[in-house]
Amino acid sequence: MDRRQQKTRAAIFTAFTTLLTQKSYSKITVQDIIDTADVGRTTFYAHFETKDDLLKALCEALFQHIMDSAKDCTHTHGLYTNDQPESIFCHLLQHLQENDHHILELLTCDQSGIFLRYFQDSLSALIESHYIEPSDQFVVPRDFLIHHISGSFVEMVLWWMKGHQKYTPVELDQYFRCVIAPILSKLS
Amino acid sequence: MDRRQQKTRAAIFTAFTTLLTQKSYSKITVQDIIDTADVGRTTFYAHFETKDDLLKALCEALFQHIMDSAKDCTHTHGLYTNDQPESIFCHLLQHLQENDHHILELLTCDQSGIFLRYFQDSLSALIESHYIEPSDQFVVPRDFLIHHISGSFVEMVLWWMKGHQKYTPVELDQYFRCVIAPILSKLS
DNA sequence: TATTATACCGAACAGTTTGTTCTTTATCTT
DNA sequence: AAGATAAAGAACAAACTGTTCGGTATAATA
Repeated sequence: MDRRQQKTRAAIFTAFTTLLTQKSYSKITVQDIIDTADVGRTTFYAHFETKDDLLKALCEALFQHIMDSAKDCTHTHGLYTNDQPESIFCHLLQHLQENDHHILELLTCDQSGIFLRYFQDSLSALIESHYIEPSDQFVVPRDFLIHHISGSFVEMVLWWMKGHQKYTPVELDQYFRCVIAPILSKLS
Repeated sequence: MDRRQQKTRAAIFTAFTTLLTQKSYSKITVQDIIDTADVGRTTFYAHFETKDDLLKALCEALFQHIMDSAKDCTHTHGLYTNDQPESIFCHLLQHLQENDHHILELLTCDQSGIFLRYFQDSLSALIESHYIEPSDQFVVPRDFLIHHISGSFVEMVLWWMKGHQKYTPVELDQYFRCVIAPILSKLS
């Protein structure tokens, strides 16, 4: 890919994430992005059709990164093991806490909905790719179960953020185990 | 309150919800609302400062209505009883399914985040107001527990909607019991 | 009923933002 | 070195925003 394209693309992404930490998505204008990225108006529209398009591209890049990292984790040890303190959820939480790509800011911004959906869809796909056997006592549809796990995890992260990370990733992981484990026969 | 004020306020609310079923929140302009409601430009700004302000007012009106209905339900029977098939959650689901105020459309619109937060906050307050004793085996903080219940319920509703209400409120309620009950000592 | 207050309307406005078109300049590829 | 591609800059019409003003209809009050 052309070096020039990469540069401008990176400049726009950086400008956008920087702006997102300063003001809410809805208040950020294309003009702001152009000014911050120091990029020509024409150039921006050559890369992205709209502001929403940019947001989408950013989401895809970010969560692909996050989930790839999580997948690496599942190669070495299973999706969730009790003896091993570092579950995939704990790993995700720690990865998020590092906040190297300002994901946490994005998750709590006013337009967080878009990011949350991406986050959850990625997570659902990850959980889906591993077989989860529901506990015999609790008969719920498979899709319901997967969504419940990914959904409550995403919700938990959001709540964690809003409370300014009052708990550590390890603590949170433990709590999450408590509320999820009883449903699954493999854990508990 | 002045009859004229009520009329215009109602006209604006109606126009707004109508538009929300047609296009996404971010694409709706104040101009659209003015045209649809057939209201003077000045009049709109006399009632609401911005479009966001209108959205907020609508949320407050809607969820107050929903939660009042839920509270009535808890007066007669407890928050959650096993013998009584109609739990408060089931009641909420049925109420939502009626969709008399187009809440379901709002929950799945592109700006659903705002509505979801209102929904969850109201629900958290409702759950908070009733004492929930966590099961002895599972030691999780009270705030975590309350958030987990309200959060996963809201998530479930959203998922339910996106799947075009594949399950009935009674079925969903049953599934929700399955995944929530083990955590609570009072139920199960 | 007459008066006063209030809500609404319509037009016009300045300021922004958006997305496009054009020409010129810089940079990459071969 | 030559052709292709990307970016910059200026200028543009169209749309939206939020406000101001003067005039009109409707409510409350005396």
